[in-house]
Amino acid sequence: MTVRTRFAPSPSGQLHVGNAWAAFFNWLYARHEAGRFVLRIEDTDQSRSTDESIRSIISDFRWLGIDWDEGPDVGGPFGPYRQTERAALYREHAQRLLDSGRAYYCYCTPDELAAERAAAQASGRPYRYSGRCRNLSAAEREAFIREGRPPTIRLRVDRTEPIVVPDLILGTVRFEPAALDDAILMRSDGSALYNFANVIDDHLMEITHIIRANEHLSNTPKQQLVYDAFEWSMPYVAHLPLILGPDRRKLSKRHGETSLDAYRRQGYLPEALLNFFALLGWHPEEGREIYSVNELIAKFRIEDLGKASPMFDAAKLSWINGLYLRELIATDPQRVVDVCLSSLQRAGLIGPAVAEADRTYVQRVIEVLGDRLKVGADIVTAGDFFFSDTATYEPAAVDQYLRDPAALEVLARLRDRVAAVDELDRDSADRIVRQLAADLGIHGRAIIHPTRVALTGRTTGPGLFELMGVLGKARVVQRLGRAVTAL
RNA sequence: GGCCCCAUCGUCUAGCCCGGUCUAGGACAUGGCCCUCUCAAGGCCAAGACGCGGGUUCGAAUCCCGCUGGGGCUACCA
Repeated sequence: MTVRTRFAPSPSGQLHVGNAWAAFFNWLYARHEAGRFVLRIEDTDQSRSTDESIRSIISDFRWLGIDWDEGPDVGGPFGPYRQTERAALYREHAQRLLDSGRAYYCYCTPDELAAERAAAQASGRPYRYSGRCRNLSAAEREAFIREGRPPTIRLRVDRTEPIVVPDLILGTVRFEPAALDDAILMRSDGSALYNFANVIDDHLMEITHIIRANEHLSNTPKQQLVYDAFEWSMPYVAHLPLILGPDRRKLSKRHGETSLDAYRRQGYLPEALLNFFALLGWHPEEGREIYSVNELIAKFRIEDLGKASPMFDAAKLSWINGLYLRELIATDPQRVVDVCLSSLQRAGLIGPAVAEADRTYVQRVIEVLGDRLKVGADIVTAGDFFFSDTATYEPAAVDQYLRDPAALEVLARLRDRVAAVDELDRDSADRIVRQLAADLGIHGRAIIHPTRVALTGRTTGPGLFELMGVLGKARVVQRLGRAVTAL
């Protein structure tokens, strides 16, 4: 049997990291088993769905490197892969249940149902649909139709035995049918509800394994009833714990950035993100933290997934990304340039038109900044002075190194010596500074620290000689001069 | 409220299924030291956890029960 997994987002906004995480495990499993991974768009709630959202979700997955064998854009033998295009299928299946007596028309209005619910709540009882429309006489039905009430279609639930869900992560979970009522399958406008469309699609698309978030666990018995009504068998299910925010609540916008796109924009690398995802709720093997995607595919097992909810640890993600970034600087600097370039452009430090010389310069800056970069956007905070002459001086840095007239005198001399040289690179900067220190009989530090502040506005940063080499003669002379005259 | 899920360092986790090898291992973060022109990075070291209470057993982080705590769901949303 070919393993078929799927990810079925509702396109009502940007892809959330929690959803990307769940999608990743479905994808890993399909790849591990040499199966098929399906992307299905669940847009039956048209009021919340947008095409823009579909485009951004697809774009985010492409960026992550998660690909699908069947989906709305690539097609496949079980299409269409967008639920709005499958409406006829749902109606047809609802009709089958109507014909077999497993479902019935319900003429209750939303207001009437809300009243039932409120009454149940007021008396402290759990709400269940009363079943008023279960056995309507022909005359009663006629009356409702004459009133112009559009009906929903409900599942007739008569089950009395517990529903037992064998979950691949959680083990056996039992649900008492007493809590279940006659669920609505089709809205009064003729569209399908999630728990109905989802089941039909998973069955028709021959999905074998469903790995999804724990918030769907309580939907599972409801879906089981639909499978039963059709006499279909339910795929294997595995419920993932929920990713938590720092306050131990379900990760949401309240916790800051939760869209995958936000991480992309900040200059995180997809491979680092996937590595981080893998470590949330899973641990491929003891004593190792870094895994290539291929290793993850090779090692993935659903049974190894954890039950407890992990907290999204941004610090660890940052550490992992830093490792990947450092590695990339050595192996594929052009990719790092691409990542940093978009951050620089977003910050307005580089214009939209990028010349080859700009790329070369950015690459030199990256090499000098080196492991000070954790994410692409760090080039803006750690290296803005490479791209702007107006980067501001930190007051504390000025107080510490540029208040002393003697220090300014040293800077003036350094400026003159740099100005006298043909070209400034790392080695000549090194020679000039050391020679000046020797000539003045002072320690190198006494030159290095004030110079760094004069050049960058701060006390921390890359090695001074590398820094000077990248800035070049003209800028160094200009900035030293500015420090001497302005302070 | 009802139903369901979960529970090892601050965080991610290994160990749990198949009790002893656990004075509970690793990683991130934190603190210290080293390296060093600063900051990073790197190296070394330190501190830091089996939620509580009952069982079962010669022996429990590991098995059972209860409690507590946290979370999710409870729509003509997904």
